Order: sequence, then structure tokens, then C-alpha cells
Amino acid sequence: MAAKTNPIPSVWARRRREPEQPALSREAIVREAIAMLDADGVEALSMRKLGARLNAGATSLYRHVATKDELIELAVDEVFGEIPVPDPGASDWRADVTSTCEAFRDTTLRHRWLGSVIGQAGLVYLGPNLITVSERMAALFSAAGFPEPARAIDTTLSYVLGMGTTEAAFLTTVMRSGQTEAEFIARLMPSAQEAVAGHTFLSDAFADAAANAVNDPAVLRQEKFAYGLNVILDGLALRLPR
Amino acid sequence: MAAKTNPIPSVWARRRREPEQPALSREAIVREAIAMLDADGVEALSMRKLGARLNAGATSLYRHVATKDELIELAVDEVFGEIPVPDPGASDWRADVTSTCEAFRDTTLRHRWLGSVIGQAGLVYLGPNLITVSERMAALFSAAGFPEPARAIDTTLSYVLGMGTTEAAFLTTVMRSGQTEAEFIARLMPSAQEAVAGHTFLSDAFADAAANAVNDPAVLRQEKFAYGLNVILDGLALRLPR
DNA sequence: CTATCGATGCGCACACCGTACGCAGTGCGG
DNA sequence: CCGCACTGCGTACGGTGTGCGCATCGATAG
Repeated sequence: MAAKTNPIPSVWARRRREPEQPALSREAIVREAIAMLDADGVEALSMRKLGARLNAGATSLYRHVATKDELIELAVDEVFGEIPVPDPGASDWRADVTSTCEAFRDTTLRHRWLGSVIGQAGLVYLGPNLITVSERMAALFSAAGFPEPARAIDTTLSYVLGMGTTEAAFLTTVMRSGQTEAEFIARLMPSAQEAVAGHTFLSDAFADAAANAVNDPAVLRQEKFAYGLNVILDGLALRLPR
Repeated sequence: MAAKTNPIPSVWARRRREPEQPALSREAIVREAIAMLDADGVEALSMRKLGARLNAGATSLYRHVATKDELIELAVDEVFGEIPVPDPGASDWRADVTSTCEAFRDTTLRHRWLGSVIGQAGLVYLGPNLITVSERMAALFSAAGFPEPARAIDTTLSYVLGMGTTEAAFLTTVMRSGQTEAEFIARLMPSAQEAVAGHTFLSDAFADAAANAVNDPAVLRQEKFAYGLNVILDGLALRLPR
């Protein structure tokens, strides 16, 4: 009933096929979605904007992806593919597990939306890349002699996820403030000091932190992560047979 | 220009003050928001629905809360108030830390939106309740003799947060399916089996899990949590002086 | 060569969202 | 008694995810 966009269909109005254009594909959509998530966070990803970036309408995406949530699930598993897990080698199992956990942490910091999104979707529907990471970590722990590698995996990955999520959320806040991490911390100091006043133990910890404030904050975070990881690996080592 | 709702202001149309009605207050708003979050998750909380539950218009809430994000921050700190931390006592420090971590886990499971929300907001802006929990945990570790209680806190809480978030996300998925946890797992088995086929180590772990499937899943989750926590406490114990 | 068919892209529409703004009542200090 | 600060709310704006039906395409069957 309503007037169409092209009341008189004309040869000239017909779009031509552009074989150069990679066309819409699930891979391209997921790739571009990750780029948007990395750039502006999870609340900045909308199907309309994503479509626009791909020279497509918003609803065209639904031919390749059932729903926005499914798209995010795909993005999550995609970035898990960035985590390399070494083969169980002649070298120390601790070194191999450590490098894996650090790669995992790097991924949560490179894609700072990961933490919040996993909290919503969970690691329930295991994508192929997460399965691969798990399998290879299981191989690592098994070769080291652990009778229950799944337990070791759950413990280490929970820690890495929790710490990584917290770090990522912090870095997001820093970035939103438009300052460097050091600036942000310096500017936060007074109010933190005030919040902690009257709490004796936290004040002590705060004083220690202030003394360390001359160091690179990224290095301090890395050290904090390594400390906890070593605690866990020590605890696991006690459970090795013999 | 447009006709007003009440073109002729009348005495009879005037609302009367209802002193029984608790009126809108920040506390009431936060309390009701938590109730909605607990009931239907984070994406079901809208200012309009929250207003309706409080017999108020959506925008009335903004007199007491600057923004929806701020409201969520308040809700987060509010539920942290549910975590009791014992005084450092004569008893084992491990028992005290364990009870604290289990209370934290209980909170993440009782309020399953916590994990995803912390991933977005982070623990950056420390509310009073989180500060209290931290202070009391610091007291626990200090009394136990740890020279750097902050490190111990970061390690344990990262683990608890990561594991709790994962569990909560899983339980949310289960609940959405409308099945019990045991039913959900049973129904998931075939596709999980398939996903794991060809991965030798995961297949082993899967077989173990299947053998345990007769037990209460909630108990199995609790045991998994306790295992990792004990690993961490063992690792920390190694760092006690002497 | 033509008719048909499945796959793909897209405009429109719906219901809903957070929240800025300005008006309308209320209770209180002067 | 006036005026003012505070609270609630109706309206409106610019977004959101996505269901629906149509237009167009390449491949294949007759």
C-alpha cells in the first residue's frame, strides 16, 4: 500500500554484485564485533552500529547469527583461541602452567569486556577454542602427575579469571577517565586515604602501596598476579603424589 | 498547548499525603532493586519497572540516585554487607578465612548478578561494606602472622570471585532452562560427551564426572570450591614466617 | 532459455530502554 | 504570610534488539 522506495524498478537502480566485497559472513561479523568491543566496551556494541561498520543493515546480521547473545558467545570463544598452551615438555610443569595463565590474563586485559560477559553467559556452552585450551591444560597437569587434572584446572582458571576481570574493570575505569594509570592512581590517592582512615590494617596496606607508587603500575599488577599464581602452584605441588 | 491531565485543578484531585507510605528513599530504592535483580537478573532491571514496584514514576528515582549505574554500585556494596568476617580469634586462621570465603561465595550465589556487574564496574570505587570486609580480612591474616595481608586478600578473593561468578552464571543458565540442576546436567551430558570426544584428557575427566553424577550437584560444586580454597590456603601457609 | 527455489540483504515497525527537562505540588525557615 | 528547597511526575528524545515480509540474487532443473 505505502509507496515503495523504488516505485518504478529500473535496471539502473539494480545493485550490482561486488565480488570484491567479502560479503557478510559469520567470521567477518564476529571479527568486527570483537574490534568494536575492544574499542569501546560491551555497552557500545549495537547491532545497528555493527551493521553500519560492515556496510550492511542491522537486521542483515541476523541471517548469520541467531541473536546478539549468540554473537557474543562466538566472540568469547574466538578470543579464547588466542591463548597458546605449550605441549607437555621436558621442562618444568610450573613454567608451562605459568605461561598459559599469563596468556589467559593477557587475553582478559586485551579484551577487557571478557570478564563481564563471562559473568553473564558463563562458561557453560563450551566453544571449541575453550575446549582446546582445557584439553591442553589437562595434558599439562596429567603429564606432571596430577591424578585429578580437572581440579587443578578449575582452581587456576578461577583465580586467573577473577584477577583478570578485576584488573580489566580497573583498566576500563582508568581509560574512561582519560588519564594514564599512574595519573589516575595519584589522583585517587586522597579519597582512598580518606576512605581507609580509621581502618588500621588497611591503612598499613595503603602505606605500603604508597611507598611502591614510584614503580610502574603495570609491573605492580603483574607482580600481584604472579604472587597469587605462585601461591596456587605451591598449593597444587603439595598434592603431587609422593 | 496540549491539554493537561487536570485542566481544572480541583481540591478533590489533590493528592493527600500518606504518612504510612514510606515515601521514596535511597535505601528503599536500593532494597527493591536488589529484589528485582535477584528475581530476574541484571537485564530485567529497568528504571520504569523499578519505579512501578515502588508506586512511583521512573524518573522520580533520579531524585535519590544519580544514574542507573550508581544504583547498581549501591546494590553491589549493599550485598557485600551480608558477608560476616569473624574477629581474629584463638582458633585456626584457616577456619576463619574459610568461613569468610564461603560467606562470600554464598553471596555471589544468592545474588547471581554480582559477578557480571563487578566485571563492568570493577571493585574500584570501594563502598563502605567492601572496605569493612577487606579490613576484617586484613585483621585475620595479620593476626595469623602474614607480613603482607593485602597479597593474601587479593589472592583469595580473586579465586572466590572467579569461581563464584562461574558458578552463578551456570546456575542462571540452569534456572532459565526451567529444570533442576540434576536434570539440566543429565540433559547436557550427550552433547558434552560429543564435544569432548577426541580429547583424551577431557574424556577422562568427563568419565570421572559421570561417575559422580549420582551425587547432589550442589554438594559437588561446594567440594570443588573447597578444593581450590584449600590449595590456596596451603600455598599461603608456606609463606608464613618460620 | 526459462522457471523455480533457497539463500541473502534490508526497510519498517514494535516495544522497550535511560534519562534531560520543566512543571506542580509540599513542608519549612523567615 | 511569603518564598524557597525538595520531591514526584508527564513528556519527549534518541537510542536498543529483533520479527516480519519483500526484493534480489546465483544455482539448478526442465
